[in-house]
Amino acid sequence: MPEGHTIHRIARDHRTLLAGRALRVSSPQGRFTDAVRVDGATLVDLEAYGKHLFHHWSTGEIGHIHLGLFGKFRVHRTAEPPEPRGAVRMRVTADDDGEPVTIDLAGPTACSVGPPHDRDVIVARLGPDPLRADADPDLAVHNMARSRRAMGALLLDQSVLSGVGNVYRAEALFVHGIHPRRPGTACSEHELRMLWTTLRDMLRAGVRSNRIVTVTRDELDLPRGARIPRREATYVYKRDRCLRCATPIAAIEVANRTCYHCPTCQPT
DNA sequence: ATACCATGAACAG
DNA sequence: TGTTCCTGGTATC
Repeated sequence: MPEGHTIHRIARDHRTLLAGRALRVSSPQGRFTDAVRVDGATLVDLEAYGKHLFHHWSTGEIGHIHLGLFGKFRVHRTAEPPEPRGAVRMRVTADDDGEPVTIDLAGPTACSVGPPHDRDVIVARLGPDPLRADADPDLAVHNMARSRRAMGALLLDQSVLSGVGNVYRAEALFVHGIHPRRPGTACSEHELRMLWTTLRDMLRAGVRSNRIVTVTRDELDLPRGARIPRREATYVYKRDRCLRCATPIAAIEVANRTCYHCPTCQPT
């Protein structure tokens, strides 16, 4: 289940497998009728922006995929790809003499192909993505600093900054002792700049490990080299008690989503 | 077997 | 602000 780190990791992994190769593109489920428009084309490159994934095709058109809450890719590296499992919206298969690869996409919120302008329209409504080299931190900082909306809402708003989801918002606000309902205007620019850095580092770690782990290993009482269980991997998200002060974690609604925080470490 | 919930976001009004 | 669309894991009967 995807926040921005998942999309950037997918772009990277799929680039290794598919970039520069001619692909067969189909829609076993039938709902992605535009598959025919890029069927047989070469996938020039993949691009991640926030939680959006773009396929740059040799036809000049650009594919757009958004996984939403449920979307998933499945990679098959066998010569004979298996029968599509469930409702496969898009299937791409390498159509050359290289390593066999088939990738299935199921359950996405968005899956389309269009002219570059369509991609530009989507990107234009996204705030800076901490995982991108071209991101402007100042823009994100000012987007937050001038808004009276709650920080918990601002971090989920993809036009403020892009790629952050419900887990990273809770974790980053905890690290900086910011209550999810604190208005953006009540944060200092320095605080917001540090928050950006924390989010960038958390997202980078997420790309590296392909999962969300925000705690550092030495904050846990675990044997060296042991895998961190999901419930132990966060400071406040879905925790019963704060990892740092053992106060019971509070769950409140912010921007229509459950936001976890520590009432002691994040008083205001 | 069924209900509910979730790391998302568009749309209606 | 509420409704709708995706899917799958876990909880509850």
